[in-house]
Amino acid sequence: MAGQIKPRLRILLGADIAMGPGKADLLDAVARTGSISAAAREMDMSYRRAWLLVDTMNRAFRSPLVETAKGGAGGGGAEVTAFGQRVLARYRAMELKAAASVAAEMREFTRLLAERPG
Amino acid sequence: MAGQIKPRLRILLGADIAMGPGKADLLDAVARTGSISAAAREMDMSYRRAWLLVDTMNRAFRSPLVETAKGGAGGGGAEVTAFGQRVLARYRAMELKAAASVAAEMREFTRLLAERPG
DNA sequence: CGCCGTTATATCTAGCCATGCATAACGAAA
DNA sequence: TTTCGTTATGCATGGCTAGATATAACGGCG
Repeated sequence: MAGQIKPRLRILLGADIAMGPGKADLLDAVARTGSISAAAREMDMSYRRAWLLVDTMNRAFRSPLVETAKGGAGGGGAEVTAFGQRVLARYRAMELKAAASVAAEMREFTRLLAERPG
Repeated sequence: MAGQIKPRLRILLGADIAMGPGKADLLDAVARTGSISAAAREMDMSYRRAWLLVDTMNRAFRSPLVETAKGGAGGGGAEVTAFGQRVLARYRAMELKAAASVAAEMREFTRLLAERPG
């Protein structure tokens, strides 16, 4: 199956990777769930890791992508800022554009891979 | 300095990454030096690591990208096969094409990053 | 025939990173 | 005021990976 072979394209920004596929997915999950911990559970990663990723993003950009609140109803939560939404949207657009631009070559390339990964 | 911030684009093929920026560079070094160990030295990595990477590539593709010889003059050596050269050339082309397609957005993006990485 | 540098591979060790655990602060709601 | 789930952060253990080390085979060449 060539289905399992997933040619992936990663756009990495900044020295310690301000944005990448993983962080983009996390941002999505935070936006959807409204909290870092829920996003972490959903993505099956430790809260610590999720928080660290969010922190890296917040510090890497000019302005925070995620704003958090302690206490209150539900114990608090997190939301993706308008700026964060713009960043995410732009990143997704870049991903699509880049992927589309090399789609043909990508298919060609997978043809050169061995049948069985093992 | 925005110079240090290097937005990089990685094209990853296959489950355990049949080809990526690092492997492409290694392939280049092997072609240039004529041996895995010399390439490893040049890239400042352990011979083991270099050999492992080459082995992964060779097994991931339909046909080996690198052919090796034991013993003989100079103790042996390694050379990038014609197939390997084609794969490398295609990969580089893809890199360039993808990078060019999002160059404008990439610049735009770096403008959103914080001045200081720390 | 010994020398040499390389390929190829096994094994051991050290260091690092992630995970998990613990804890404190927080604030709305019951 | 107690409860609750979350943010935020420190700490320690463990697992995994990278590197170092060792060794054998190889074969042209002096």
